[in-house]
Amino acid sequence: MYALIDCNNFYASCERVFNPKIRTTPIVVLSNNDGCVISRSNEAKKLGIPMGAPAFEFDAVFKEKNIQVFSSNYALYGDLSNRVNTILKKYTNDIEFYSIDESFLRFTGYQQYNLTNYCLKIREDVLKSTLIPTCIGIGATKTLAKAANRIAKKFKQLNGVYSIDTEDRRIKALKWLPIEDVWGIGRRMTKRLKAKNVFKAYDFTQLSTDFVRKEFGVVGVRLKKELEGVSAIELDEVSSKKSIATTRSFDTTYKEKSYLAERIATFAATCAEKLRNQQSVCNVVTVFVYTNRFQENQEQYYNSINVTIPFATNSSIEIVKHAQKGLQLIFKEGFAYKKAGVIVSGIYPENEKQFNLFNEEPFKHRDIMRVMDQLNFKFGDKKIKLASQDLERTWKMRQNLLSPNYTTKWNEILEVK
DNA sequence: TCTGGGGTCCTAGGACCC
DNA sequence: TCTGGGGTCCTAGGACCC
Repeated sequence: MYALIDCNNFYASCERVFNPKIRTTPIVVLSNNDGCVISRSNEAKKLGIPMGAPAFEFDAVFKEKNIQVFSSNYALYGDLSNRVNTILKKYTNDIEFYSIDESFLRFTGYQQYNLTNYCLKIREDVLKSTLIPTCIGIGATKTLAKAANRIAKKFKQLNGVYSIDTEDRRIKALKWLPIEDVWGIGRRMTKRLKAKNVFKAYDFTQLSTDFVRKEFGVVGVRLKKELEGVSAIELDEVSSKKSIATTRSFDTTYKEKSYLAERIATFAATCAEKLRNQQSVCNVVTVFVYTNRFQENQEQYYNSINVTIPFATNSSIEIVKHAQKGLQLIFKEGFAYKKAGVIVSGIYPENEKQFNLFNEEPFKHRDIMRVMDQLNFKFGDKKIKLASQDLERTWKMRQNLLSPNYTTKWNEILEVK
């Protein structure tokens, strides 16, 4: 059996952990740049704040309804996520950390356990230890565990845990679950399915496999199997990423190449740092630039480019250099740029690094990168940068409503007190 | 004025091989 | 006039997820 544990309104719940005053009041958390609503407490949901709402359109509502607003604080959320995961590891070794607020657990050889009770215990442990509320769904496949999780979230009397552990419950759940809420069915497929009178998950399982294969490919067939209780999506316990991105919208638009060059350098350096963090190297750097897509009356430009590095590396110096080369090739004068980013791919474990026959020194920058990382760890954010990065400039993001880093900068908090 | 960021997997078609 | 058949690998773009 699989279980999916999902933290309720995760970012909003994190804000509440160290701030008792807002535990029962409506709150929302905004995306980077204080752009959109990305997490809402139940109270805020009830007041009609939609997911993804542009913050500036809802300013008046926030004020009128006394909704407290927070900038996103990923240092805090990441740390609390780790704490939750540490607790989960006590209960099974087979875990997939699926996202910052969700994990799949696999229970193999737990036949003698009552899994519902076991998961109630997990839930209570997480709540007591971290103050983060969760819901847990249990089923024979990951997709059924997802469906069970929805049921656990929806019906209060279940105490946050529901198990689809009989055929009756499976049928009942699928007849209840709207097709658009099935894990793996997005907007596009929903539209096509509704046109074929498929409205519930159950209806989907009644389609013939041949038809599903023809219409929705192997993805559809896999989904059908999963809903029928036959596992087709494995637990993915690998934690190493296959691509790493650092991308940002700017506070305003910029026309100068020099500004973009500095941003790209900084994004690339951050990607390199993330690579070193997971002991990986890469050999492809993708760079992209965007104008403001919401300014429909202005001429738009988007371009991206893949730059192949002739060897695998995680050196900030190399990755920045190649990212800059990419920018030179796609930058066009005369546009007002609003967003840019760097993505690294072609990722391999550092210790399986493929040497290049003609590259002079494969570990050229290893020592200096180690020293940089150590200094930045010791003295805090980005004390040591490359010269292509502006020392004065940080992310230059609107973040007006940021909470303190309660768990990672607690010494600062004590000083403030 | 203001509207996020970071991922995975699949597929079709091109380029190449014998 | 007519010019095969069977593969693999890579990539861009789409669809989906949180």
